[in-house]
Amino acid sequence: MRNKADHHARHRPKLSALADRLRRRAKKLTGPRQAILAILRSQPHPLSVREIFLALGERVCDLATVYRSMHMLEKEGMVKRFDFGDGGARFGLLEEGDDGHRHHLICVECAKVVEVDECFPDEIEKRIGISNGFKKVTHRLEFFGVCPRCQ
Amino acid sequence: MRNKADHHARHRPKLSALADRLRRRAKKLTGPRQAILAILRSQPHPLSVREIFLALGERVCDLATVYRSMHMLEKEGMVKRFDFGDGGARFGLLEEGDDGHRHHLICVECAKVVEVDECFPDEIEKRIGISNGFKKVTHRLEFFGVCPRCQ
DNA sequence: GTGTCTGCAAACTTTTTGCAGAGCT
DNA sequence: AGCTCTGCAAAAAGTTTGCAGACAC
Repeated sequence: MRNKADHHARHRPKLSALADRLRRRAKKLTGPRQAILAILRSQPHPLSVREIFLALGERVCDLATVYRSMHMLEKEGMVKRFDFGDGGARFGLLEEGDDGHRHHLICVECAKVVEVDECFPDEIEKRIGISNGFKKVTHRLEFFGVCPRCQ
Repeated sequence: MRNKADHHARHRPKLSALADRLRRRAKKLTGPRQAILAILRSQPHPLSVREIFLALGERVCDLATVYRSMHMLEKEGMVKRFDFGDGGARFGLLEEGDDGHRHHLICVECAKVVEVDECFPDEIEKRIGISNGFKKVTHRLEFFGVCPRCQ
């Protein structure tokens, strides 16, 4: 079972472990996919498709391939999609068994991202669902502010 | 000062009051703007630009005019922009003095929207800001689930 | 009359898709 | 070999912008 300590202890999966996960899913371990995983692994916070594509360098793969890879990785539960409110998805690596539920504090000036451990209280969420008759309720929560450097 | 009772008591501003607000801001009260305000007023939850445009009917104005109007109204503090995570902004009318900070419970099947009164605890938000050195911290919070009809 | 608004058309951004050929196992 | 992946190019969806004419005040 995951708990708060787990959450704190989250660390980068090894590339070889990521490769294994792909192979287990009967997915091919191609150059672009390795490169994308390596880039995601090198960053502590979610990256936009553009950031990933630029980090890949000129001739690693097509932008469409990045999009297709992110879809595949998302479906396989290896990355989680985030929405920071600029119109553009971000993706962060997930460890095995991690549902990726977490939140961020984002600088409105420079887009610097800090991971936040706090979460919306579970009992209140439950109550909101029940009192409106909704099932399977989750939430998306992101914080915005001005980071130290931009003040 | 706004409090929770205020929040509950929120009601639709009159069209004439909205017109006054525009005039006070030295904005012109044009046909498209009146029509857009009337549509926003008729709906209890935020509308997408597409919804507004369709509700306007065929020849009221151009789609570009809707976008420009929403920008203007947002800048003037008359509407608030929401992001429900489908790639498309939503806009809801604001009463005078309302900062528009509120949250929604959205059906992932049919996009039905319910307004939610609960908010993320202020002290925790403050703490998150302080411990990361961020200033002017706010948050965006939306709930997602399956509504009664879609279950 | 004058400065603001609007329609139209074009451009831009992010993302998706069809197809033929290349690559992984 | 066989099925998956990829590049390329085109398209879709949401949004923005330049420009000339229309309109509110």
